[in-house]
Amino acid sequence: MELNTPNKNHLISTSLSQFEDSPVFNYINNLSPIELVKSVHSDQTFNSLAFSSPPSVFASPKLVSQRDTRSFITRRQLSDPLKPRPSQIRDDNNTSEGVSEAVELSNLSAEQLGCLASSSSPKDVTAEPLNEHLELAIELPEPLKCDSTSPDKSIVPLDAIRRDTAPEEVDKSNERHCLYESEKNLRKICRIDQSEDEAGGDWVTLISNVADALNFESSIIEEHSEEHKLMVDPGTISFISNVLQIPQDSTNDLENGESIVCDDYSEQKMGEPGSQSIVLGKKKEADEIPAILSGSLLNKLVVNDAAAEVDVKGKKRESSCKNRIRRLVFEMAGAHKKESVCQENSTSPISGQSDCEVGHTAKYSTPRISMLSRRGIGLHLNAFATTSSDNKVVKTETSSTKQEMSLVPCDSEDQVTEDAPQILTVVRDEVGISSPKMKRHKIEHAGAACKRCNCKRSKCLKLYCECFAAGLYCIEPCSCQDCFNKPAHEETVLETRKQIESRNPLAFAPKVIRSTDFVSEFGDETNKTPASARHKRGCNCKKSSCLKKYCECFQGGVGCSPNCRCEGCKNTFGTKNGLDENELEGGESEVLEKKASDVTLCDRIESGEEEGADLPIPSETARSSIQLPMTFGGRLSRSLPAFGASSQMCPSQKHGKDIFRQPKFETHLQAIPEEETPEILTSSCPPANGVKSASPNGKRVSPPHQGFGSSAIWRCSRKLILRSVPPFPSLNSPRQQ
DNA sequence: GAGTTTGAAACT
DNA sequence: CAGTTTCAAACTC
Repeated sequence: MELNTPNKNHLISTSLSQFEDSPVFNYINNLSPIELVKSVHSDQTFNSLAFSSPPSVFASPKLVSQRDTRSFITRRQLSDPLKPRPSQIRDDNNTSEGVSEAVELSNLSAEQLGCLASSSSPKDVTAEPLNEHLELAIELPEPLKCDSTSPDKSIVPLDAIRRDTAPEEVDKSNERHCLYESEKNLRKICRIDQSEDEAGGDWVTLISNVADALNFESSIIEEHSEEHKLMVDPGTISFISNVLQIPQDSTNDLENGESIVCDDYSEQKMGEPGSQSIVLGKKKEADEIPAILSGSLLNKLVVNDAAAEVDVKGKKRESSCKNRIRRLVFEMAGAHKKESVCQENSTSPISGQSDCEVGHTAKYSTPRISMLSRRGIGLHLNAFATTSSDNKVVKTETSSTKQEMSLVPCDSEDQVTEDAPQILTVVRDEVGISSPKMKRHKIEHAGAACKRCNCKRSKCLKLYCECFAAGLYCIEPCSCQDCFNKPAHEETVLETRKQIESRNPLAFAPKVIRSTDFVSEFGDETNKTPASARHKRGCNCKKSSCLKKYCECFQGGVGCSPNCRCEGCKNTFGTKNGLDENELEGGESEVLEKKASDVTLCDRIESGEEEGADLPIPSETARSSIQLPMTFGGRLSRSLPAFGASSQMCPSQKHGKDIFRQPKFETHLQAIPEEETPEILTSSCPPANGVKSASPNGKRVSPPHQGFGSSAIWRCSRKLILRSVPPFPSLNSPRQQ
């Protein structure tokens, strides 16, 4: 909002230059050839952007910034196709169909985002995105190899698909692509970690520099909403969010990841300059730079990773990879099982390790990621759920596995946050933090984010188990006993999960819903409820005054809401009565400190400093803070200065209950009842209301809801946030199930 | 690291 | 739905 494009550009340019200079950058360059291509793309994109100017219609300052962000993404998208291979498909499409294409692309959101349901007659445009993805997959087959014993499979099919582009095959290709994407994302994460280790401070610096660029992300989503293109971005975002949620150390990495992801998506999506021109506004340049950087970095990182994996093919690595994957998978596993999206590839999930580890992983992981993304970014992502590169894939799966998706709550970031960190942690372990020391250090930082349980009697099959509750398999770091929450007991896990879900459909849904982003984003300056996030169910604290982690609201970094039955609520993020922290009686130095740390983090993030890792934030607190930034982070940061600045996570709380009842975005959060049926969410979210409902301004008024009605609300919120979130359902619906 | 506190989850 | 028990995280020492 406040950020000016010029500034951004300046920052970006600066960061860029720094990037290039940095050792890390050099290293990355050396690693991957891809980068060059990307840069080229970016250049192209840049050009395309140059002529495009945002329509006056969208003129609100906020929108502009957002658009700019989006432009960033868009740019990337365009470039992507070129990078990997300007080859055949590319040639066809790339040529300049310009605006018309862009328009089509927007319509094609489904394709772009996820795995397009196979359309009877894929247009050239449609084919392009897929092809592009395929190309990517082809280019980086190694990663897949690493995990899967039979990497060829995945790869080959893609090629075939590409060539043939038969509608039927397209689906498969999409699936594969999805898998690839998911894996790619994972790898990215890994690489980020590695690079971080290698680069050390340099990397961090780079990241910090790029932080600003990342901030644009938030805006991206909204913008995209207008054009269905959002889907990709959301995915990216979701992915990013996951990454971002990583512990302090990785905060930087995360950010990079975000930017990177966005870039990828953008490239994929936007395929055409023309489209960009339309969408993008002023910031083209600024966006572009970051995009390039991120893109290049990412690519390189990916390459490295891939190489590493390939090299390591050794069992050890493989196993580690598997574990990592599994973790990701678990959440979706159930759903997948129900409906195997990628049946071809999958052998039994469990057995799959050997066979198509990658495939499995990808399958599950992808869905999981998508889910996460949804949750995480919350509302934003819900509809999209894609990984950076998985946009398409995710989509496809989503659509195909509606039920599954439905099961998963789309709301909160909790999961995202939590999950992402986990993933990261796992990845780190596997990626190879060489020195135990480093490893330990990393883990510690990530610790908060990572889920590790210590269950002794629940066998990790109850919600008591954090891992299980998060839809994750327990892994090494866990100290659980008699753990059944492992791939080996998948059946049991799924069954148990089913039971729990039958009892409470939202049992595995994120507990905290964050809507702040939207509000701020939508730009109501008047509306200053930065942290509109709320705990779905509310807490029931009696002795902790909601000032300790015992309180789920506090733990989630959100204020208490009217839904809370807490006594003596002093939640620093906001009391259920809407009292401001300032109003709170002093005394909670501890809390205040924590809060302060959060604020600091937020501020930093906003300012682009972001070094969450360095911040002395309690693990959990850190997580929250990080999450928030992430959630809001890219997106909100700017729009939500209040968050950090105010030092109040949830200004909304100040408003008190009224806020919730108000038909504003914030309201959604609270309104969303736990009970929302996931299915409803899934189905409802998507289409119709979603984008449409959103007002041009992006502001949406949602009637006060309670209970599932909230689902509707939820949608509203999402829609509002996403603005133009493409109706996934419609796209997917045909095929799926 | 052991013990206590706390509140969610599970059970009745 | 309310009350109780179980559980594991959070916290304290």
